[in-house]
Amino acid sequence: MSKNLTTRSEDYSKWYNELVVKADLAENSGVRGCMVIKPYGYAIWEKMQGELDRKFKETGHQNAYFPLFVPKSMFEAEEKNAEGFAKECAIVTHYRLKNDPDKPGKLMVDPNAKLEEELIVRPTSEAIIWSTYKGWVQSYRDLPLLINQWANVVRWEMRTRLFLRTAEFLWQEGHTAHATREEAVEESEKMMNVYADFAENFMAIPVVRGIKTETERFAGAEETYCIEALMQDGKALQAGTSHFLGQNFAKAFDVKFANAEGKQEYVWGTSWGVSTRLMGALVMTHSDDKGLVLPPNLAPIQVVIVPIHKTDEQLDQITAEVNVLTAQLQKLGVSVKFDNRTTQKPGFKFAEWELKGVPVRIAIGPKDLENGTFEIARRDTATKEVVSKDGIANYISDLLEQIQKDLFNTALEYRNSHITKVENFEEFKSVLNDKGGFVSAHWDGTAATEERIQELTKATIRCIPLDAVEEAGACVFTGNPSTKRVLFAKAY
RNA sequence: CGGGGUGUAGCGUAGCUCGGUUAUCGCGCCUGCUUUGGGAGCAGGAGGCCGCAGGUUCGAAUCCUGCCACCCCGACCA
Repeated sequence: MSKNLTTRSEDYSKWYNELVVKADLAENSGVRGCMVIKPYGYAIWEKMQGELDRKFKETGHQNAYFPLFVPKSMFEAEEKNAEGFAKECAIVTHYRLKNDPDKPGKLMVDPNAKLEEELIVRPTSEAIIWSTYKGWVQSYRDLPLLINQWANVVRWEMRTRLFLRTAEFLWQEGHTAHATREEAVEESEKMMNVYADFAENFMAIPVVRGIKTETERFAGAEETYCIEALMQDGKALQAGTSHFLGQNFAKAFDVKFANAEGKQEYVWGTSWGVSTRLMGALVMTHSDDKGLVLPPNLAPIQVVIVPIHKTDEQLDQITAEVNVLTAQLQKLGVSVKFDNRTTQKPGFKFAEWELKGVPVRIAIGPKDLENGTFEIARRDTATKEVVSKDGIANYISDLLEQIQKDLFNTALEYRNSHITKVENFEEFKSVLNDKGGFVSAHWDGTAATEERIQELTKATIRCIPLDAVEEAGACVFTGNPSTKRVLFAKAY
């Protein structure tokens, strides 16, 4: 199984294997690149869901659910979108099995149970949602329609990679409809910012906000906003996207409304999503050779307490102390696990919780009982200190906040030191190969140049940063004039 | 879909070229004793249709044929 987890970078694959498998987040089930997310990994996903959902509600969105199957005729209605996904669709053609007359005990597809029209297993839900919206929108009074769906989607990738590109993945997809272009643009920018805020403040993953070039744009969108993160191995990862769809889907599915003047107009749309890929980003941003490192906001267990004892009496005494501390911590909203298993030794437990990335570990043994102290260890810095039990709950609560900030700042420092400005193509190539990370360079704005650079270097334009400075420059490849720098990188 | 590779216990593997007792080793698992402030030690034990289906042979993990699965490289991609 672990063979499935290897990546192109050897060093990286080493810790990725260690981490993901042993950290108990997921395993590849071997079913066409699908993965089983284990309970501990799913608990992290639930934390992410909870925070995102809160943000969506805060910005006026509601959850709904739409069907998994999309009739082919519906799927192909928006041509560009259909074309973009056509090569990676799972298709349902039959609805029944029967006993195979030639192979006893085996089943075969019943040829008599062929569907009149094939069903596409959604790779994304624009089609089925917009066909539904047609019935929901008549008047400007019905707008805006602000809906999110938590769902699974299937994309039949030729090659899969755990968390980053599994055939089936979990995500949320927001689909909104608006009366005006301005409002829809504003919505797509707003959701990109929601994602950026979530990535940075909740997951402690610094991101660059930007827009995609035409080549990288979502099929069927007029503009794709994105957040791009940088992994520890120097490769970029698209962490979330938000699309301004213009009136493309409204026209394809005939979604019109009567405006205040009684005139019929097509609505303006957006869609936006983040997926379990973010868990891959989490692993690749913070983890080290000892395993996962979780930002406190995301950790299902924020504090683990390991008792060290020889006798049952000692354990009883320790448990009494731990119960007091646990109550104090829980009052402060800290999630605590008391690992009082007697089947494992302390050293084993230390290593195991480090692998799982628990931000803070507390140890208490006979020495501490005597001195009225606890030993506190940070996962991120691997530092330990002995702290008096007086006021320790507040100390730990503050420490968790500090760890959250420190993780972000460490990642930010790495990211910032890996955005390199280059002025010519030789420099471009050497930075890309030797140092990695983002390469900030002028580009002449043509798809042809973008493509040629990709052929030569494997690097793509990750985004045109929103905060790009207007400056006159020359394209790093063609020398043609350019007005701003864009970010290139090798990407997952 | 094209090129390359691999399938042996829960995991990682040796054996395969050159067929021959009871299929190797490590981790993990179970039992007992001793241990417990950084992944314990010793002793004993359980666990295998050697990917599947045919074939060659007195005899197949090993040779041949077909199939399947997975991995790596490419194209594709959040």
